[in-house]
Amino acid sequence: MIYLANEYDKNRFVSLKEISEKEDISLKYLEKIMLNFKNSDYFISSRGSDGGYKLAFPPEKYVLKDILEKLEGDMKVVSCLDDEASCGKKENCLSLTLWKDINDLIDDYLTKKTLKDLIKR
Amino acid sequence: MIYLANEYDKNRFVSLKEISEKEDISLKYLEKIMLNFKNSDYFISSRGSDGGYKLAFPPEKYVLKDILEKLEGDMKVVSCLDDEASCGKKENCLSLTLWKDINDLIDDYLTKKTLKDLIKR
DNA sequence: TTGATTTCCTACCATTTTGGTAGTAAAATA
DNA sequence: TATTTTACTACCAAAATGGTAGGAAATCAA
Repeated sequence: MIYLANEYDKNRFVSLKEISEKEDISLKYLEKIMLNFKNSDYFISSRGSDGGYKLAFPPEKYVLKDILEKLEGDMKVVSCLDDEASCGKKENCLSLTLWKDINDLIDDYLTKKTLKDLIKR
Repeated sequence: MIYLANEYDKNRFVSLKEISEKEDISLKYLEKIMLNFKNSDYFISSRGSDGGYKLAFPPEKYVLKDILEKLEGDMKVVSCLDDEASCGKKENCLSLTLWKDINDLIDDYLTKKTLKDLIKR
């Protein structure tokens, strides 16, 4: 996504093959990663020659927390911070506030940053 | 360790069996965890009946970052933040600052907190 | 001195996660 | 019609995770 963000102003389709070669990541792996964004509106894609992907919005619209959530699902530093998950000892767990604090620190940071903050200046 | 910290004022040996029963954690697992602190001076132990462990210092002396490092080794949110580790693309990796920032947030937090902050008030 | 208790230590192991690969279908274009 | 490229499904090896099993050594109480 950083690669696509860097190319955003050129308004062109960038193929995974190109990213694969430039960034030395296997094409198959890139394809698999892109599948995680299936239900998002993050990209405009085009098949066939000279096809590829481009960002649907300017880089500053992509909040890092959202991107990571699409990639990994809802992320918590420990699973018991999730409302559904529970270990039965939650109520009197003295370490839970520790994990909650750390989780919040990361969340706040990722909510403030966008793709724009990561691209070349 | 929180359990031992809560018992610190009583100045008694607490057996892993007791912690195992009270906290519903297998005895064998607790033993294994304690092995990680083999080379630390965190605990005073006593074998035989009425033996067990006690904290060697008051709870406020145990910085959480140190504890976790003894448990898990040097911790980084991504391995390439370690000086030894490298992926060859480190020099122009645009996401590295992101991971470094998050790593620092966590580190700072864990350096400020001690066992004392986790025990019952 | 004997038996119970408890730490100390070494192996081992099942499951899940991680980080992928392989193969093919479908769409678009030259 | 051949090529390119995304879209999708299945599979898999290695490592990490979260343990269990078994016993030796030390200590204490009766």
